[in-house]
Amino acid sequence: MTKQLKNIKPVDTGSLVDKVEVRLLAFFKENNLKPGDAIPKELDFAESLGVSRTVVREALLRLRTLGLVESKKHRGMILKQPDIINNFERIMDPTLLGENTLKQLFEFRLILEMGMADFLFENRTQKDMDELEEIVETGEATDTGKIRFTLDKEVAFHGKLYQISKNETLQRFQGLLLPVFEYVYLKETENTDLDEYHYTTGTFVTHRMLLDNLKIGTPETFRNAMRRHLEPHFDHILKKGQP
Amino acid sequence: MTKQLKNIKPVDTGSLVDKVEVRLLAFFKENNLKPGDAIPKELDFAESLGVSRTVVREALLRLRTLGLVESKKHRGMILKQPDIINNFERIMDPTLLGENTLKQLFEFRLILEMGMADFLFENRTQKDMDELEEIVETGEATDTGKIRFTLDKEVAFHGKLYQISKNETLQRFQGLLLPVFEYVYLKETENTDLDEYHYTTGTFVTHRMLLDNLKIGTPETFRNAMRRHLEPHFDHILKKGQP
DNA sequence: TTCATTAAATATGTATAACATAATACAAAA
DNA sequence: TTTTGTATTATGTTATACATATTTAATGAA
Repeated sequence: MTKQLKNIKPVDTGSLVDKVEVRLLAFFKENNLKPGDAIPKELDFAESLGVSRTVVREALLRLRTLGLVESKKHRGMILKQPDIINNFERIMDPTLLGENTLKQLFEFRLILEMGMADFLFENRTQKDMDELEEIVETGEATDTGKIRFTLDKEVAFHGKLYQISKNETLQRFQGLLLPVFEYVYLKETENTDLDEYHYTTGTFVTHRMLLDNLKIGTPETFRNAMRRHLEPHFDHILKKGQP
Repeated sequence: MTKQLKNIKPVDTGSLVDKVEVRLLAFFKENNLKPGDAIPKELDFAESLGVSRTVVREALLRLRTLGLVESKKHRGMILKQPDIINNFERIMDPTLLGENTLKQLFEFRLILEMGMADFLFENRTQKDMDELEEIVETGEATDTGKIRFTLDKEVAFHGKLYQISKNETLQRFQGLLLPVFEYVYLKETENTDLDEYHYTTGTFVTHRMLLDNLKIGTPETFRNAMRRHLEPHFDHILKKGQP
C-alpha cells in the first residue's frame, strides 16, 4: 500500500467542462438572470472563458439536459424554469435500478398515499367524486380475481386520488413511480395469495370503503382506512428486512 | 391561416443527437447491458450509426449528465446505476423555481411527514430515540422565540425523523427539499406570529410531545399528533388558494 | 406607401481532423 | 522483484468549416 504523503494536495484533475459548468451557473446568479432571459452565445462564453466553443457547448448541453437552459434552434439560448420531474422520466427504468432503490421507491409511494389525505379532502370536487365512483363501480363489475386486472384497478383508483390532490408535481411523481410500482407489485404477488387478505382477515378495506370514507369521513379516518387498505404492501415490505 | 395539407407529414425536425440518444438507450436494452458493463467507444458508435463522433459524444454526454453512464477518463465508458436524486441537486434552487412549484414542493414535504409514521415505528432504535431526545432538549433549552432558531430546531428534529425512517432515497429527497422548505418557511413566517399557534390554540403539539408519542404511541396516534404539529403550515397552505 | 420577395447576417447544429492527456499493459533495466 | 520507460488506446480538447433555420434589412413591384 502506497503511503499517503503529507503537506501535498492532489492537483485539480477535474475536466474543463466541469469548471465551465460551475462558472456558467455562477454567471447566471451574478447577473441575476431569471427564467425567460436570453443568455450570451456560445462563442462569447468561449472567448471570455478562454476555452474552446466545444467545452462551452458541452457545459451548456449539461444544463440543457437538466432543463435549466433551453436552446432555440439557430437563434440562441434562454434560461428555463427547470422541470424537476422531467429528468427522472428518462432514467426511471425498473430494470436499471437496484433492488434496494426499488424497495425504497415502493416505500416512498406508500408514504405518499398515507400522507395525502388532507389534500384530498381539501380539494375534492363533486366531479372528482363522480369519476371515482365510476372507477370503483367498473372495478367491482369486473372483479375476476385475476391479478392483472387487480393491478389495473389499483392504478386507476389510486391514480385518480393523486389527481384529486391537485398537486401537479405530486401527480407527475406518481406517474414516474408507476412502473416501479407495477414491477414490484407483480413480483410481490407472485408468491402471495392476495385473496387471503381480501376475504379472510376481515379488516381489509376495499376501494368502495375508501370512497365512502372520502365522502363522509375526515382526513383522520381516511388515513386509517388507507393504512388498512395498504396492509398487504406494508406487511410485505416491513417483513422483508427480517429473515 | 394556412391550411393543413393532407397526405403529407411534417418532416422529422428533431436533432440528430435526439435520435442517437434513443438509439443508444435501445442498444443498451437490446444487448441486455447492466450497470458495470462496458460500452463501445465513441468512434465505433459513430461509424455504426453513420454520424459524426460529435453527435455520439453529445448524446453520451446527456446520458452521463443523467447518471446513466460513467466515463472512465481516457479508458472508456461503463453503464452506471443511475442516481435518481443527484440530478435534482444541481437545479433545486428556490430562486429559480416558480411560485407554484415551490408551493407544491412544500405540500410534498407535508405529505411525506404525514405519511412516514409506520416506517418510523418500524425502524426506530434506542440510539435514535436517545439522539432525538437530545435534539429536543437542546431545542427546549435554547427557546428564545427567534424565528431563525425555531427554524434550526425544526430542521434538526424533522431531519432526524427522516433519518430514522432508514429510507435513504427519502432522506436525500428531504435534503433537496430543505432549501425550499427554509425559503417558504421564512416567507411564511414573515407576517405570521407563530406564537399565536404555540400558546393560544391549546392544541399545538410540540417536538417533545411528538417524541413521547414516538416512544409509547402507535403510528396512528403519531400521525394525528404530527398533523396538529404541522397545523400552522397546513393552515397557511390551504388558505392560500382562496382570497 | 404597401406588400411580397430576396438577400444578408446570425447562432446553433453537424462534420472532420488533429493533437493532448491519462490509464493501462508490457517490456526493459536496475 | 521492483522500478522505470514506452507504446497503445479512448477520451478530452482545440480548431475550422460548412449546413440550416431564424431574424432583420434591403429590394423591388403593385
